[in-house]
Formats: sequence, structure tokens, C-alpha cells
Amino acid sequence: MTKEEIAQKLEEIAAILEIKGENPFKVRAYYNAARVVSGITEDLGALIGKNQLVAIKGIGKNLAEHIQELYETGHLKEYEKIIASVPAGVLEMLRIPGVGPKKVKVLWGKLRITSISGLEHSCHAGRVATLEGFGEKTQTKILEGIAQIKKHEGKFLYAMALSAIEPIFEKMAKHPKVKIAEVCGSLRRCKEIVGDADILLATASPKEVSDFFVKLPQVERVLAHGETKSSVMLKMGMQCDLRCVTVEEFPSALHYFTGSKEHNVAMRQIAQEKGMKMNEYGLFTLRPFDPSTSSGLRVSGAGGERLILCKDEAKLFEKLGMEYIPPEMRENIGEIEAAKAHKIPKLVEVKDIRGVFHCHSTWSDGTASIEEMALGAKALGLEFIGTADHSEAAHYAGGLNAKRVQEQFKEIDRLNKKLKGIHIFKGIEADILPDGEVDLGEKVLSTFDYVVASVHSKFNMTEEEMTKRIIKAIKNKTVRILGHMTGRLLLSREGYPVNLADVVKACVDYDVAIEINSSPMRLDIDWRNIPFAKEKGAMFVINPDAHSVSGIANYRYGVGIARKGWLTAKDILNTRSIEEIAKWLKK
DNA sequence: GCCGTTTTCGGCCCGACTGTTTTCAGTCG
Repeated sequence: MTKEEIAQKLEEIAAILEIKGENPFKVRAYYNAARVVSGITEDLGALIGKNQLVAIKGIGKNLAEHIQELYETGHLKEYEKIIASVPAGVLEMLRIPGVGPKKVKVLWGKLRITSISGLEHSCHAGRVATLEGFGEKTQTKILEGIAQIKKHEGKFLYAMALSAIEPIFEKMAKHPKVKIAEVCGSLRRCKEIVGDADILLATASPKEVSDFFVKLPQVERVLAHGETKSSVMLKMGMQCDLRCVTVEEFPSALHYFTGSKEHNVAMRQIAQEKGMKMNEYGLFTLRPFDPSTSSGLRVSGAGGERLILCKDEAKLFEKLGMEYIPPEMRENIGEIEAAKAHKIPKLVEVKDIRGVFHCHSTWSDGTASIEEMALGAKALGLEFIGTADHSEAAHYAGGLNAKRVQEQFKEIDRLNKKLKGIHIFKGIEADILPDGEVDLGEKVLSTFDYVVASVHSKFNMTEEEMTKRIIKAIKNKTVRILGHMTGRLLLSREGYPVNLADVVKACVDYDVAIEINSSPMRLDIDWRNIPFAKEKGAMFVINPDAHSVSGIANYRYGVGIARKGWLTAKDILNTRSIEEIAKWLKK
């Protein structure tokens, strides 16, 4: 069993213990262990082999045994006992915003409700409002929460979907009978929210490959299983489709299944104008055979249409007299015209990123030390890394006060002397307080290399209030980066409102970079707003909001989002050298 | 259930907000 799966089991145990009213500290121990396990950077098997699990803070003798049992057998007697004591739907009710373990316990105990749909029914019947400790407003709020869950059902944030699909894709791509493999669909286009994942393969043995696919360990159940198309529901709740084509069909199929639909319609129209036909099987000429262009033509199997052989997608565009359009741009929002005019911008790439600025460490709520984070960044080929632990106002995350900041500086100075090939910038993620002041105050903040300012509390302000609050913070002369905020936050609930135009203008006026942040937990930018911000001359920074060593690599998801916003390397702060950045930060 | 020592059990993060109730409990970050 993997770290993630073990962490999930521990979390489920914690939730059930909570519902059953167990010792809250025992509950916390399980939650804590789940977090610790998912943040472990070393190989779990090696740790178990060396009997080193108990050396990790938060894991004692008991939990170490549980983790070992899960790792080695995939099962845990303790878990099976406890999960059997609670109906499956009871746990599910915890997903409803405003419904916690105490409320679930009452709903289950007094009204015998064991599912979200059962709860919805009872709310409509007015029974929930009559319970002690509940009322009309709570009942309404629960219904709203259920509506929200339904609205987001089957929708996944880009980074979450991609991180789930990557291991599956790798296994498929490495299959000996697979010639070419690509992720396609909205995931390839880096859409901020995707409904399912599509994987396209070129193979001469579709049956064998499909059989392998539906038996992958990540598969929860098989929805369809044919020769060329298979669909499965993954354990993490997302649907994944597999399509198998021939090597010759691959470029056209890739283009077709990448979409978007709007882009494809426009492309087919262009093909038609040029006397050609385009579908998922190929690009065809409808004209009579012309010996002068015969080199790229051959007779297709059906009807006398001639397939124009294209070895890849780029060739497909070329045959239509167009420049290659990166998948992220394919939404028919101007990319077709740009490609015809050969004016497609050179979008930022993962390899352009030289460092990241938003990394938490064990000094606040991260799972790795600053040294481990720095070495992890170096291993990814980055030249610099910036700390951004929470500030004092974020009590729940163990935020730093002025004194701890001083201590942290000493450690960073020491590490910068010791470590070669990676530079550590001193930063902080300071809270934008409800009144727009930035936590810790200007005197302390000015001692950092940079300040990332973010909203972490009181999300329910009006748009006007929230905009005023954020702009006041941007005007604070120590703030250099506006943390995970643009448009709407997409957490487990609807985000907070803000006037994006005003915020972007303030960022441009005060030379504050806008963070494109994309930890798998959330996606904070709506790409449709990026071209608008770029037009105004805004500066962007792609950050991972990393809480662990493995989290650092999440900046690559941010690159996808930036590409979707048509951003180039020069629009991005962290594509620059350490010297250039130091200069910018000092301004 | 974990941790830390004061070696054998007591303490474990906390403040804001909301809705319910009339002083507090539950949820959230």
C-alpha cells in the first residue's frame, strides 16, 4: 500500500473515532499521523525495514504497527473492525460544509440518517430543524451544502486530476505493446477544472493493452471494456477513459481527443476551405489524385479519399498552413487566427522556472526542514528556493512571531553558507488581516527578502470590503507577492468575491507579483483572467505552496495554468536569475 | 494515541464565527 493510501485509511479511522465521540486527542493523533505519513519523503519500506517509523514525531509504537501492517498486507484489522461499526454514508456526511462529527453523531443517532441523500430528505421534511442544537438556519445551511457538493461532483481541480493520472499514464506508456502515449482531453489543455481523464495510446495490440489498463490497482470498477475504448472509475473518484488507435491514426486522434470542441469545429472548417476533410482518423484530401504532390499521399482503405500522412500533430497544422498551436491554447479564443498569422507566442515551459518562493517548512506547518526543502529543490534542478512560513496570525499553522523569525534567519544564513548550488531566500507568508494591515508589521516584514501576503481568514466579506482589504495590503511597501489569490478561491466551498480588475491594477501600480499557485489541494487562478492581467502589464510568479519536499514539484502544475493564460517566460518572475530577482525584490 | 520527562501520567493550539440559546457548542482554518 502506498503512503497516500495509508494516510487515507488513518484519516478515515480518525473521522469515525470522532463521530463515535472518542478521546479528541486520540482522534488528533490519527489525523496527525495521516498528515505525517503523506509527508514522509524517504522510502516507506526502507523506514519500516530499519524500524525507524517510531523515530518520526507523531508516530508512536501503536501507529507504527498499524502503518507497517497496512504497508505490508494492505489491510488493518483495527480499521476493518471500526469501519464495520459505522454505515458507509455516515462518513460521507462529513463532506458537507458546516457538518462536523458532532452533528453527524446526532443525525445518525436520533434520526437514523446514514447517507447524504437521506439527510437531504429529512431536511426537506423539516425533521432536522426540530433536533436539539439544530434550527431552521442549520437545516437551510445543510441543504445549501448538499447542493454545493452535488454541483462539484465529478469535477476535479487540474492539479489534483493530473497528479492522480500521472502514475497511471506512466504504467500505460511503459507497456511493451504501447508505441506512443499521451494524456489528451481537457487535462492536456490544462483546464482549471476537469471532469474526467483521457489517455490515448498507439498500439497494434489494443486488446492486450486494454486488459492491462482495467486491471490497474488504481481502478475501483470497470464501466466499459471494449477493443479500442475502455472506461474505468478510479478509486479517487474520477473517471478515466482509454482509447487505442494505430500509429498512423495517432496524430489525428490526439488532436481530435484533445479538443476543445470549439477549437475542433474551427479546425475542420479550415480543412474544408482547403478542400480537405479532418476527423479523428486522419486528414484527407477530397481532390482527385495529383501526381505532383503524391509524396505525402496514399490511398486510404475506404471510398477513394486519400489520407495525408502526418507523423505528428505539428505536421497536421503545417498541412493546413498553420503554426503549431500548443494544447493549452486550443479553446477557439483567438489561437486559430494567431496560428494562421504565425504569431503564436512562445509559452513558458517547466524548464524555464529557476526557483520557487512559496515553501513552508517545519518552522510552521510544513513537514520538512528548510535544509530538506532546499535539497529537494536542488534535486529538481532549481537554483533557488524561498521560504514562506506562516506569520503569527495563523495560530493554527504555528505561525512565526518576530523572535522566531530571527532564529529562522540564523538557520537560513547557516544553510546558505553550507549548501552549494542552491540559494535560499528569506520570505514569509504574512496574513492579510481583516482590516488590510499585514501581520507582523512593517518593521519586522522589512527584514525579509520578500513578503507573500495572503488572505487566510474572514472569507465572508462583501466584494467591496474584500477588495479594499487586499488593495490596502498591496500598498504596504514590504509586500512583493500577492499570495494564492486571483479571482476566486476554489477550496472545498465557493471562494470569496473580489474585484479582480481593481486588484490587478493595484498590483501593477505597486509592482507586486501575482502568484499562480497550484498545490494539488487547490487551484487559485482562473486562467481566463490571465490575458486580461497580462494586458495591464502584471507580473506573475509561479509558486507551489509546498508543505513537503514532494510538494515543491507542484510548480509544474502552475506552469500549465500559466501556459493556458498565454504567458511567456518574460511574464514570470521566477524564470530569472538570482541576481535579477534580488534586484527586483529590493526595489 | 503521542510526547516528555517532573520515569508513569498529565497535557495535548486557538481564536473567530455562527447558530442556538440566554452562556455555549460545534465547525473551521
